[in-house]
Amino acid sequence: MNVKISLPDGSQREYPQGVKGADIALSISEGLARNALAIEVNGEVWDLARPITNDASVKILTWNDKSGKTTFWHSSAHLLAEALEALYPGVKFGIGPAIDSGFYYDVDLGDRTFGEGDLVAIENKMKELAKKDSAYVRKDVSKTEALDYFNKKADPYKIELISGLQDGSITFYQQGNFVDLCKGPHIPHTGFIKAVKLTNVAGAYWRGDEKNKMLTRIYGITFPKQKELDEYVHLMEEAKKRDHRKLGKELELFAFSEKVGMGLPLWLPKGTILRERLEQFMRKAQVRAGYDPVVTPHIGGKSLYVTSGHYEKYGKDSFQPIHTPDENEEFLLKPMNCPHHCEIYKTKPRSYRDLPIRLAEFGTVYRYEQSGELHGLTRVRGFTQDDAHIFCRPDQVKDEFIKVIDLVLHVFKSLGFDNYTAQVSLRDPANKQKYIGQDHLWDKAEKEIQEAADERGLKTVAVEGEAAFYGPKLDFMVKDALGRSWQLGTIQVDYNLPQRFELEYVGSDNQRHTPVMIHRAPFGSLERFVAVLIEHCAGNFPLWLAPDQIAVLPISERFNDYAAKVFDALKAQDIRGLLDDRDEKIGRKIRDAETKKIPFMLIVGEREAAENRVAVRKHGQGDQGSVSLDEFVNNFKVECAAP
RNA sequence: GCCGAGAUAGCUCAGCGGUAGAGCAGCUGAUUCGUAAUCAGCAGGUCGUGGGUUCAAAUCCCAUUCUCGGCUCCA
Repeated sequence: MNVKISLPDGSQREYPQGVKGADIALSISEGLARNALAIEVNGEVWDLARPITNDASVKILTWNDKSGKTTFWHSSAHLLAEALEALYPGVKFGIGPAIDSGFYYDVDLGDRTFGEGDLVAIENKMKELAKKDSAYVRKDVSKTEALDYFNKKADPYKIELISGLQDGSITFYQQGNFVDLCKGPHIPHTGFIKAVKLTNVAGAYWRGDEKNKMLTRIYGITFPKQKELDEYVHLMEEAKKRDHRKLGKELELFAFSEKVGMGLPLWLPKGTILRERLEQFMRKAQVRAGYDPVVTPHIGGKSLYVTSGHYEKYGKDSFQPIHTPDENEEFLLKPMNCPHHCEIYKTKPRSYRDLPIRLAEFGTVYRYEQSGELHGLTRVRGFTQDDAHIFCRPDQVKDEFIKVIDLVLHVFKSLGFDNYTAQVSLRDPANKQKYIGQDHLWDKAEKEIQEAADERGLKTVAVEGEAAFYGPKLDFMVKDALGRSWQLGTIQVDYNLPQRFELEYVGSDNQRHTPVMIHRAPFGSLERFVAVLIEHCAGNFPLWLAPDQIAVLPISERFNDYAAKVFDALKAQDIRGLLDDRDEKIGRKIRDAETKKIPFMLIVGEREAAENRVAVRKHGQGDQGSVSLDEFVNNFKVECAAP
């Protein structure tokens, strides 16, 4: 009996029934067989040693395939576990999956404590074990057998995992002396793993539940070649140089102070310029899009948030109420702007003809984030949203939503963010009590969001359980320098708060109706946006945003007068920058300006002073030759136009 | 909030039981210079904070604050 095997190039070959992936790879080429890690059989990844009994279309997976890497790293997690068991007999194992880059294993070390210093010893053990070329052997086991094995090892985590599995679908994998519960697949043997780096140790709750015990999570990454590990390490070092916390300090954009409080950023003068440019950019875009700017206070009466539901949901985990000499009075630092905007809506009766009403505010809000969550500017306790609330009729929701998508995309495009994910954040259907409002309105809102995104041709991923408590969202996610994903822009459809605040408008039928609210923030928060922007451009901001756009560098003190004249002329044209009239050599001044990532350096000496010219040097690009001062200003203005 | 690591001059870091160190930045002076660091001198820290052990603590122990890596959370 033969089986028909289709290959990715469309060709078909016949092999004896029970043929293994390894055989197929070898029949194609020796090189492929040498690099083969696994095989995709009808879309499912299998071990190369697993017999294929039916016709199938297959693809041999190597390191160059994403699922090849995943398999490689999953097998590496087993190797890590083998090393841990060898070094620390009696450790208990949780789970050990592959992740985007690398893998981890959650382990219970019992009474042992364990720091990053211990990692080198484990790495070495892994390398030693890898050299044994131990095959990863798959074995079907019954549930009883499986439970029996881990009962003997007294591993409560594996026992818990097995208990949730169905008899008949349980497999073990063994390499060397280490046996693990695992559905596979794996690479053929440990010898493929040539380079190992354990990157960090962290605590992680068993099964991600903070009520459970915290296990020790060991993160690592492995490669088939040492060179690839070296490249990876180099890449990580480069990424660290882009970290907005590092650049924020170096470029004097923002700072934190223990006395002010954790998570409460201080914007330094240069950071403030950056931030105000962004605000101005957004204000302009919003005026064009029909928004009305409003301003509301930083605090609001407690009842405002009782009405909105925020108090019930977040009250005890928030900054606590502010009290006044009047004992019955309580104010909250505003964690959201929407309730204030609802009150603005209510200042007068609204007609269906007035809608949509779009109220926009750069509103600073305060949220008591858990201390361990704070992270540079991306996660803070006080931040400014480029917030707006659109109050509209039900028939206007989709149109308005699409307009907001366009605005968000305009922002991203203007700043060169092309690597974002659009995420439709839905309710967790298993946990509906976490949300307010009626089912049918949620369903409607979720449908409208998806339709609007589809209509704009946006590729989206839907994620359950990520909605706000009052409504579903469309979130725009962007990764930071170190690969961590952050939410920037967000658009939310909300049928609930208008009801709670008893908002209404008079329809064409002369009846009272409840409007729909769209919450939206294209930047999300200025703080987080600036953080991601810093990392995105590695501190080399576009000219229109750069805190210092030019540095005027006299060759020597003899030309300080001319340099000052040039500098004043530029300032008169609203060009930002500095005059470096220190008693330093020009090489030094250039170096310092380059380090500060100032886009243009204007070098002036005898030649320039004589002819009213400037020698232009561009950051990172070197000498651009000399032009007249007027010409420079004209060119600059063109290049510096804000989008 | 939880697990682990850390905090030394403005910045980056060395020192890890025996009277606080370097480079850069800063200040002063010399130099007046043509595209990524001119030279010399000076000054600068109750070693995060509070307790403890010790003849002696930056160094060891405890607590606390903040930072970092994750986990949980994220209106």
